[in-house]
Amino acid sequence: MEVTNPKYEKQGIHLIASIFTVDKGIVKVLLIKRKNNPYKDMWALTGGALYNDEDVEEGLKREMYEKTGMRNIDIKLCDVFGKKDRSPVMRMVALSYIGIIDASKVEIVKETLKTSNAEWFQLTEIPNLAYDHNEIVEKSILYLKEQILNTDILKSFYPNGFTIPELQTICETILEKKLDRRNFRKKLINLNLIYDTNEEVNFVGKKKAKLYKFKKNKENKKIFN
Amino acid sequence: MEVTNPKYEKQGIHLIASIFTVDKGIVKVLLIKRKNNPYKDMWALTGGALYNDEDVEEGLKREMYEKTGMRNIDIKLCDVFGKKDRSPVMRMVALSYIGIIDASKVEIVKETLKTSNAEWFQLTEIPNLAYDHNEIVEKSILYLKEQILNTDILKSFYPNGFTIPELQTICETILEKKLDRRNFRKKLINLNLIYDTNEEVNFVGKKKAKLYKFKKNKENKKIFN
DNA sequence: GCAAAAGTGTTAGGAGTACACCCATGC
DNA sequence: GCATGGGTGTACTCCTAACACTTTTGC
Repeated sequence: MEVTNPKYEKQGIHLIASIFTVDKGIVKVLLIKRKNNPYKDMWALTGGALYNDEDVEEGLKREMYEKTGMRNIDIKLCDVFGKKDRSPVMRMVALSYIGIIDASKVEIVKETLKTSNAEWFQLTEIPNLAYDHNEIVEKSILYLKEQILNTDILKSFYPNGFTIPELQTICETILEKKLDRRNFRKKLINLNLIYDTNEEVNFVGKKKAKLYKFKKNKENKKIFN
Repeated sequence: MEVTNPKYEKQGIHLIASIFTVDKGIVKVLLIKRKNNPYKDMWALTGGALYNDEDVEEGLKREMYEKTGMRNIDIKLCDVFGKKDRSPVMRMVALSYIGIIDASKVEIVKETLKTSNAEWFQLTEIPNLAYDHNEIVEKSILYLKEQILNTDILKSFYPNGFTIPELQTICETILEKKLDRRNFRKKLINLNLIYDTNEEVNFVGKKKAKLYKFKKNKENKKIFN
């Protein structure tokens, strides 16, 4: 069966991810510099076009691996950007995702076939981006704030465990407000979301802190309102 | 600028909506019968392919109007279905949306250029559907339950106002559980989401009930946990 | 008058919030 | 020894959940 109706021809799908990190108390987003037209030499969000021969999920994994070197980032659908002229080349609909990773544990790939650079940008210093990526990243930041206290986003930040003060700092940075230490800890434990590994680690503080991990197969619960 | 890379060729976007209603205490979903191949004469969710010359938002409005005759349904992005072989014709990625309308106030268009019938189906009596629509509708039902107590979905159900017992019945039907009348009313009023129109109407009950409307421009608040 | 549904207020329990002190470590 | 940050318990407040009676109307 052939498609002959030109109404449906030449459409494509962009898979766009706003990958965030928290670095020394500052939220940053990963941007790459484009090597090719359109928008040659401009900064853009990570991502690219979906191939014909891969599932959307596969395409996301491929793009994430190519751009960050990480294989198991939990990313979450955020929105769809569907203005008909959002790409100058051909009709492209963008699926926008968000994720959060620990930048210090990842070697960001600086140059690829299609990118000449990759950097973490503070949210206040995001330059003019390719396509409608400024709009996409703005929405993603709002969505991140909405969703950060849902543990399924936080989980991929700490594959090897975390200390509670460390986790709290991430949340406070993203939400731009202080949380109560005692209540934060209590809530995580009461919700039965984490477990004590009986290890202790030195984080930034002066005193050793307990290492926790997220429990597996727990449904997505909101930590705070 | 021409696209020559065959990796990106011949992709399309399906806009699929699971439109729900509540009819005499029963949740139903709108299905249409396909007139054309593929899946000729099979039932399917409403929706269709995005045109090249329209925004996604425009395409959704067009499809909703063609299938229901309604112009201002609030629909909400639910998920993306991106398996590479989900359509036998060409590579199509489906954007799945949910919405809820009052079926008694709408004349469903039974036959169109592409559909030979349209009916409301109980959720327990959904037949084998075209494409992966069974999977899509299953996810949509879960999402509807999750989201129904967020007022922005409920709003479009009652463009002309509602009585509180009437609204409660809808919620109870969808959630498949009883809610307390006094607490339901209290919460809606305390959250400042609705206002008393000082009109009274006869709903199903024996006694007249007050007519309320949702306030405009109120942020999306969750009614209950 | 009686059955069915709408409207209203109070109370008890639990979750959320606010708050102060002790302990371990690095300098 | 002192400054910095980690760990813990308690009291108060507010939201939630549970619950009973009166009023209106159709039959």
